[in-house]
Amino acid sequence: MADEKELRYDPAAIEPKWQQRWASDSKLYAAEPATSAKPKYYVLEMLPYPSGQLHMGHVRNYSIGDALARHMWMRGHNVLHPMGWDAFGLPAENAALKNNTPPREWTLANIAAMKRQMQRLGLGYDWATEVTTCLPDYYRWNQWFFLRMYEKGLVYRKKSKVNWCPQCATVLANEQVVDGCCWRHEDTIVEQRDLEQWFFRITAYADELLAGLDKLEGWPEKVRTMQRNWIGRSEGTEVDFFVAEGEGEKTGKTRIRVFTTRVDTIFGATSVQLAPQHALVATFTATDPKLKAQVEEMIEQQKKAREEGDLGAIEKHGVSTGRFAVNPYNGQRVPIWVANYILADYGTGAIMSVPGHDERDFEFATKYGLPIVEVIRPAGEGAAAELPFISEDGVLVNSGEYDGLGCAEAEKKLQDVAVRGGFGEAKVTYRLKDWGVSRQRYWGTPIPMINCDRDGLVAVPDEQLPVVLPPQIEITQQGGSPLGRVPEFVNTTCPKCGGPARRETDTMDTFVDSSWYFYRYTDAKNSSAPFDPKVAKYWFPIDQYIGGVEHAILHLIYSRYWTKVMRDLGLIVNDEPAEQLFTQGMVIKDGAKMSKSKGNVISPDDMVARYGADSTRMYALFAAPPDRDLDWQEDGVAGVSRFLARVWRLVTKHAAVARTGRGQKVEAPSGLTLKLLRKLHQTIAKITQDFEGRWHFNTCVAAIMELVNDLQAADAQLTAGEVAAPAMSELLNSLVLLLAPFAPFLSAELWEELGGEGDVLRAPWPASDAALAKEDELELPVQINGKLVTLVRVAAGADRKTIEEAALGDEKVQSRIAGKTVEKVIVVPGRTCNLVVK
RNA sequence: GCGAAAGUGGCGGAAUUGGCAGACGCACCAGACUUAGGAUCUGGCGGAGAAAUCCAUGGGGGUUCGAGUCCCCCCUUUCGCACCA
Repeated sequence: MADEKELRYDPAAIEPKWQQRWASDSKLYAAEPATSAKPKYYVLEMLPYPSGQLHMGHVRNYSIGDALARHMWMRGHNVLHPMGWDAFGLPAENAALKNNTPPREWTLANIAAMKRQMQRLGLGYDWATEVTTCLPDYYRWNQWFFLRMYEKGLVYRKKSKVNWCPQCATVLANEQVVDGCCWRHEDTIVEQRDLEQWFFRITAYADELLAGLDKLEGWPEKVRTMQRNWIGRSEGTEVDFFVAEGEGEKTGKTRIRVFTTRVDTIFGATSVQLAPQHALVATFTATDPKLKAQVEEMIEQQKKAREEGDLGAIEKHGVSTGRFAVNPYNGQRVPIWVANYILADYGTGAIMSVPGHDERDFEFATKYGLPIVEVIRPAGEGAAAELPFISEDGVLVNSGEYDGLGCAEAEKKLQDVAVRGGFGEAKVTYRLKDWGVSRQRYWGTPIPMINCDRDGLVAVPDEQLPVVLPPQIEITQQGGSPLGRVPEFVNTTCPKCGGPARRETDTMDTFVDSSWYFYRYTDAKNSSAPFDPKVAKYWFPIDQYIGGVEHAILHLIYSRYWTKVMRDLGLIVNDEPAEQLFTQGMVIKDGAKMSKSKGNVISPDDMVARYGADSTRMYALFAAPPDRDLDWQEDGVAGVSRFLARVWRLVTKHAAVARTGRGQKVEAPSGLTLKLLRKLHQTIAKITQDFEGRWHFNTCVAAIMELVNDLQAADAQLTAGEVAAPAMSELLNSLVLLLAPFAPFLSAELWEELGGEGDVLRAPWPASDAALAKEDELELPVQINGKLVTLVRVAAGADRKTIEEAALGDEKVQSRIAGKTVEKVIVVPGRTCNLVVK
């Protein structure tokens, strides 16, 4: 029998064989029903866009998730490990333009190709729960959610300034604009356009999204910080200044509402600053051509700076309007300016300028010679601080009746006065804006709304869902929604009056699709609801979500929002989608991100063809800790491949002996047997512990290599039969089990070779025997004045006295301390012994 | 500018709590073997030195019997935020 076998590790023979077996076994990777008695474990990797080709980033992401899933299966959990396709989006339309292939066919062909790649990699997904977002059985539920949110007032339509990417020929959400450019086209400046758009009211959940971050302890702090910044909550006060119409008039008809977080400094306001786009500026410029020209130039410069991409570096610049505003607290007249550093779309687009206590205002006032007034002093000292003095821990001065109050107290009082006087209120502002979801594209979920001349906007009734995308349509990139040019789609009848009406022709942002796909996995075939709440309750929250950090804001904030909306719709009971989030590092090549233009792309297919899937996957885990960037080095893959070949030779060579010892207890091991079993149990303990949270899979692989090195070093003795069959069985079987999460094909092959029953995935994860793992003798370092001198052998549990005696008795130590005084001996049992010598 | 993470051999990286710096792998060097293979096996591999030893974890201080690890200052890289009032 052995003679007939290839004498070489040959992944090209082993891997396709197991791939076929796994493909024909629908139960192997399938989740059990929610009635399962096993503890549940939901491990999820972010679903890919079906570009047609897996890249190394995918391979890394899925290798991490698959290792975890396999480990949890072996630990006896009911594991849900699904996969799907984020299948709507612009590339399908671009491909259609280029090759004249319909987006649907192009997408489905890509999915088939990538699914083959995943199966070739041996990724253990439950394909029965596969989700493809571009198919009507999925996107109808996007429409269904849209309607439920519309009913709850969480969806609205509004004409507003929106981000427009000329390359995509569509609107983008704020989250999709990075440094003023499109997230897909990094060199394309996003334009502002006035358009009627649909919005999701994500701001309604701003506070909850923010508060929830504190509880997400299983998420990286980095992601939580990014989301906090994005939500950008700040508490403050809105106050009306009055535009002066005569001397000292406090009752002007026109008000300028400003937002400030420091109303306690309002007696130090020496000007009011308006954004150039502020509505009032237009009324001022209407009668002042010179001012009009100045403001227009300012806007022009802003636009230019934006195009050059250095908006932050632009110098502060302003023009006086010649008008005055009146401080409602003290009647003081202050000049009204227009300034380029005031943001039109934050707060009220107008501020009070307090140069004494704000860095930016100070810079501006210094440049234009505006007065700088001190109104806050450091608490307790009584001495004036150097201006600008930025602190909320101070006392008011030069603030009339409020002098002497602390900042916090003053803020409250001043707010009360504003409310009672009818010129202001406490206000919380956010940087987070509502989520603009309309896209002027074809390949997305049609928005289920109808426009009727008589009834206005009418929702598509549930029983008419899904509103299906017309299959064949001419794709162009010129203005307007492609669906608008398909009369049989557009023209419909009003559900209310039955008269002629027109469908909404925009489609939804694809981030809608990915906001809830992981719920669909739990009940992917449901045709009467997005999913069964009972089943979702069993599986949620996701135990471990794994993906790239690039979605820290986009996908991960939308998903959290959607979860809260679904909870309030009564579909789920969890507040957050995922308990644990892991963001893996990027795969790079020669220090740079892989990209076609740099020509440094490594194809997973090439790696699999040359070294096999096991080697490719294991290298992805071995080359760096999963959270760090990984520089792909092909020589390293070859190294892992050589290691797996060693494992293959070792196990096949001794398999016959191991089979005869299967299931027999190892009695009182000693000598080599004890040494090897000890190493084995240390390795089991290390890897088991890492799976419980540390996730240093690179060192897990290294630990298995060490174990194999030890076994191989003993090969001659093993061949001579020095280790009895029961111990050989334990050693080799455990080795294969430890390897199973990382190299599934080889493990399956060797498990069978060793006579294991069923699939290795159903075998229990080995337990570490702590007593066996413990060393009985240690080599302790002996230091003199902190420098290593020698090592002494002592029993594992040796006490301080024994260690001290052993150290002092050592020859090398003796010669070093001869003629000197040992002043102190520090013994850390099990660690070290340090002699302080003078 | 603000915030976070990181900086260890020729390279990727180890070193859970302060206790033998460089595990494991790559590359390289020497040797063995051979059905010459993308082999395999053995040994070596931070620097200086013949050696004993000494010097080494971005740089400089400090705490400690003892620091890659803790504290302070500085430098570099990456990421995030960047007029958010």
